[in-house]
Amino acid sequence: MRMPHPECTTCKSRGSSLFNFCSCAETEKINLSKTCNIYKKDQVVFHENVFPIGLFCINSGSIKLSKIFSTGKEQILRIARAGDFIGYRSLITNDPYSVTATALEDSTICLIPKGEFHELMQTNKNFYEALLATICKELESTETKVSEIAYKPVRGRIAEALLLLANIYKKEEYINLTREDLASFVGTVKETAIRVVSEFKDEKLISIDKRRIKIINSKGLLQISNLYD
Amino acid sequence: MRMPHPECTTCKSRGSSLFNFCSCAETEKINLSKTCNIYKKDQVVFHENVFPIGLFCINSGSIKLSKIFSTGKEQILRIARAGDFIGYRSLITNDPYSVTATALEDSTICLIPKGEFHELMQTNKNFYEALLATICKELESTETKVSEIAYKPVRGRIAEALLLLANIYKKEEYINLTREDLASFVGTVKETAIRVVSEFKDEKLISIDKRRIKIINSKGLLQISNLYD
DNA sequence: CGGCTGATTGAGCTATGTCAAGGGCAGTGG
DNA sequence: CCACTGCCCTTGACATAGCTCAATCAGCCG
Repeated sequence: MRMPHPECTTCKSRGSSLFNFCSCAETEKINLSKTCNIYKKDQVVFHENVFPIGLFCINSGSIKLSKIFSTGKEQILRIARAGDFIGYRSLITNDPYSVTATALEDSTICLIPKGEFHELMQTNKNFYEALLATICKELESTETKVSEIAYKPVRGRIAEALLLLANIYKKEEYINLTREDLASFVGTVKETAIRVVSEFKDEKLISIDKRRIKIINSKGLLQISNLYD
Repeated sequence: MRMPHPECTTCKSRGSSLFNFCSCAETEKINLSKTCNIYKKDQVVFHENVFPIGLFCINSGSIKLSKIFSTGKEQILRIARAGDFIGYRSLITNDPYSVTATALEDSTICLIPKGEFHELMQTNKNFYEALLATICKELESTETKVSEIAYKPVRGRIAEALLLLANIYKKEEYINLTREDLASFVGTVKETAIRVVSEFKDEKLISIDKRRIKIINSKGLLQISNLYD
């Protein structure tokens, strides 16, 4: 990929990222040490079981974090967007990645060297604390995901996922995910996801424009999502 | 409950807990500020949506952490035993508990006041780091749980759960969980869990003594568990 | 105009949930 | 020591959500 040149100091995503806790000097230092790449749609950013070399910070685009099974099936655990860090957990524990990160669309991602990240963790208490809080939140949402996959029927899970995705994709107005990815996100198969999405369209809860989904009646979706809580 | 008197300084569980990273002075300080209670089987240690008042440290016994649905169904996320901390996440994020903690058997649990915990986090770097690492591990295992519930059939999930539980219950030699709890742990219902457990018994993978399960052929179970990875 | 990728739809099939009816064992009280 | 009671565990019959497989369609690109 051709090397793009976003600058940390002027990065639009910085305000919503953990780097918001960094001083100007720190930001400048990170800016100098980082490298930056464009990942094309479907390109893998990092693979499960590989050791990390640094911290990925998403400048633009969107990335899915998923576990892939030998059968070819995939479980998407999280979708990360501009301003999000990915791959920091392995950096903290010195373990290989436990998930695979793949670009959902063309994305620009910066790579901050491992050492720089560790130094920041050691020297900037606010950064450290914000990092800890982020992980706690992630853990909570993952725990919620466990119980929902276990007990909510697909219809409820998709309703909820759409609301969550609408929030992630709020700038675009449309949820731009293939039915297959949507299915992997809620733990079902493509065909079932398609059927439920069609139902929602028939029930005027969502509209569809060129495969992309837009929520019309979020209250209705929320109600469906909460049916089994 | 009558007040028991375990001492942090001589606590057998200390070596395997995060307090292992504390100095003698710190341990002594914690010991003085803590209170301690016996929780009877099925007694709730803390409820979802309630704000924490301190850190629970399990001295003996076992505790299930679960989410409970309005339908009465329950998803067990984790089983904690002697030496484990519970409820620290809410303490870090200042949020109410996101899960309910219930004693699986009569258990002794100490409560370290919130302030003491925060002070430790601020002053003891090793403790802080170990805490972060613990959360990261928990997150990873929860993510694994998501994908398994989504794609592994019940048979595989129970095989895996038994191996994991055998490890948790290694001192006792027997896995002492009701079928209902086992079911909630893997995200299924009692009857299905019972049928699978019976199959495993017939296949000589496990033996059963007074409802308690003992693993005979862990390789076989592992194989079943890995069938769909 | 093909050819490709993703969306749809239909027709079974099956794993797993639900409901209902015992069965056994441990603890309790007489 | 025996009967009683209350958990659990177990089993069977049945219902169904959701998976699989297969065929077709629709938009898009070279």
